[in-house]
Order: sequence, then structure tokens, then C-alpha cells
Amino acid sequence: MIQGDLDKVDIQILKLLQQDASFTNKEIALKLHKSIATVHERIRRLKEQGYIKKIVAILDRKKIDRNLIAFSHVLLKEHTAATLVKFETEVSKFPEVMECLQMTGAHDFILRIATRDMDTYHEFLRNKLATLPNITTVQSYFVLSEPKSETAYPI
Amino acid sequence: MIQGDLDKVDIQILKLLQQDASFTNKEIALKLHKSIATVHERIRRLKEQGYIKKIVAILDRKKIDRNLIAFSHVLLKEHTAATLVKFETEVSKFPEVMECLQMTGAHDFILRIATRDMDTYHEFLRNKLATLPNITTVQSYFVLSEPKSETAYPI
DNA sequence: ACTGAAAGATAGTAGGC
DNA sequence: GCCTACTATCTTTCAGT
Repeated sequence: MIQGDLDKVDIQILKLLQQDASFTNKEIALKLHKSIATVHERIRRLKEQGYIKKIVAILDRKKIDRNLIAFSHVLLKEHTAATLVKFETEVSKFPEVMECLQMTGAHDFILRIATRDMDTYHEFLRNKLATLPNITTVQSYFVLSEPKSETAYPI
Repeated sequence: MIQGDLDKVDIQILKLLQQDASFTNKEIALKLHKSIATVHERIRRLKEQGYIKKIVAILDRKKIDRNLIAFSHVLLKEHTAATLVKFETEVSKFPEVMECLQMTGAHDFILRIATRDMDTYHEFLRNKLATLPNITTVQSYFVLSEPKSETAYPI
């Protein structure tokens, strides 16, 4: 199944809404040379069918005092199904963990951790992450700069 | 400066909009026990002052046929200012590159690459990424599963 | 700062092509 | 699948506290 049953107009709508979901139906209708009702119906369907998962606000993390982003590469001791699920469940409960990704290769999981600063990260590591059972190692890398940061998928 | 000049109500609004930006002012006003006009004015200010950078639609990547997410760890030959900027600029032009992060530690950059499948990634690597000057090595890791995936910062 | 109410714009619905 | 037209709801503004 390639691109489900999306036509050109659907793709254009998704492209626009990925960039800016505060476009009105009227604005989109103008850009795509369709009526407002058509655009409305398309978007309703794209939401209903799950192409659009949610509409969210993206904040400026520096302004809300989340200056440090860490990528923590985690290696576990065992890889039983139960161990993996347990780790995923527990680590997902920490609000500092924005992403938990199970990976191929040298590490089991990559975590994206947002904290105020290095001290706060250190605290998180010692008092939260490192207390989980079954962890072998955690290697921490930190974001120096973000030349590109997109939520939009190429379509 | 801790949390700029945001009060409790601002924080609550940001929390809500990070989770779901399609809440109406009325819904937010009800939740926070404020008037619609107050909520409206708060949100206007939060946008104007840059706390809210943008409102976007988050798509289901599997539905739009972006099944493979790769993290590509890139090491450059030189680290002159010109070299770094050149790399950042060029790599940011590729639509497959959703994120380009300069990192501390063993690698210079981590790239988040979204492609249809392994073949498409391989193609991207050979024909696009690996053609950039000054690259020493690219190590590719792939996402097996996403137990947690959030755009919302903890606040 | 916050509020209620008015005015204007938008989302959402219905019926027909 | 697309449209026009209508209604409900929401955003936005503003005078008043």
C-alpha cells in the first residue's frame, strides 16, 4: 500500500497542515483552488482515518527553560520480552523523557531527555533513570545546536 | 531567568496546547475557570512573545509511507566554522532530514532521516548524504519501535 | 488583569449537481 | 466528489470594573 488512498489534494493539505495547522479552511481552499466545504470534508476524513494524529503547539524550549536536550543511549542486561516492556513502561513515565526509541545496532534504546540544565539532567540520571532495573550502561550525548528541527514528514 | 514571566495560568495553557492545540478558547476557559477573553489574550501574548512557535499537524508516519526512521551519526573531517556551516546548510536542504543536531561526544552530528524503507534510505545515503564534502563516517541506526514519542516539553 | 457582550469570521451541515 | 447556501460556533474586539 503506497500512500493509502490519498490523492494529490490530500497530500497538499497534509503538507500545509504539517507546516502550519492554523491555516483556515478558507486559506487552504484558496491555495488549492477548491471550495471551503471540500477542504473541510477532506480534513475531516484525514483526521477520522488517522492520517492526522493530532494538532499541537510547538513551544520554544529555551523560553520555557528547557535548555538541555540529551540523547541517552541505554544498554540493557537482558532482552526478554518482559524486560523490554518493563523498561519501556517505566521510562515512559518520566516527563523528562520526550522520546523512547528502541533501536537496531549497538544500543537498545535511545532516549531524548529535556531538562533545564546539566545539573538537572545529572539529577534525573542518578535519581530516576539509573534506578530502573536491568540497565547495563547509559551513554549521554548533548545537543549543542539544532541547525534543523522539523516535525513535518517529507510527503 | 526561570520560566520568563509566565504565571500559573500561562503554564496551564501551554500544557494544554502542547497536548492538543485544537482546544477552543471556550474549552480552555472552562478548564481554567477564566473567561474566554482572558484565555484569548493570554494565548495571543504567548504567540506574540514567541513561547508558542507554531501550531502543526502531527501525522501518522506509517500511514503516509514513511516506515523507516534512521538516526545517522556523522563524523566530519574538519571542524572549521566554514566546514560546519557548509555541512549544516547542505544537509538541511534534504527533505528526508527531519532533524540535524550538532552533538557533544563521539559524533559531530546526529541526523533523523525519514524514508519509505531500507532501499530508499540506502539510496539517500549513497546519492545524497555521502556526496557531501568533508564527511569521514556515517553510522546508521534504525528505529525498531517507539514506546514514547512526544512533542510536548515537560513544564 | 479580568469580564461580558457585540461584531465578524470560521467551522460544520444539508441539499443538489 | 464537488459545490452553494445556511446555521452554529468560535475568534476577536472593546468598553467597563
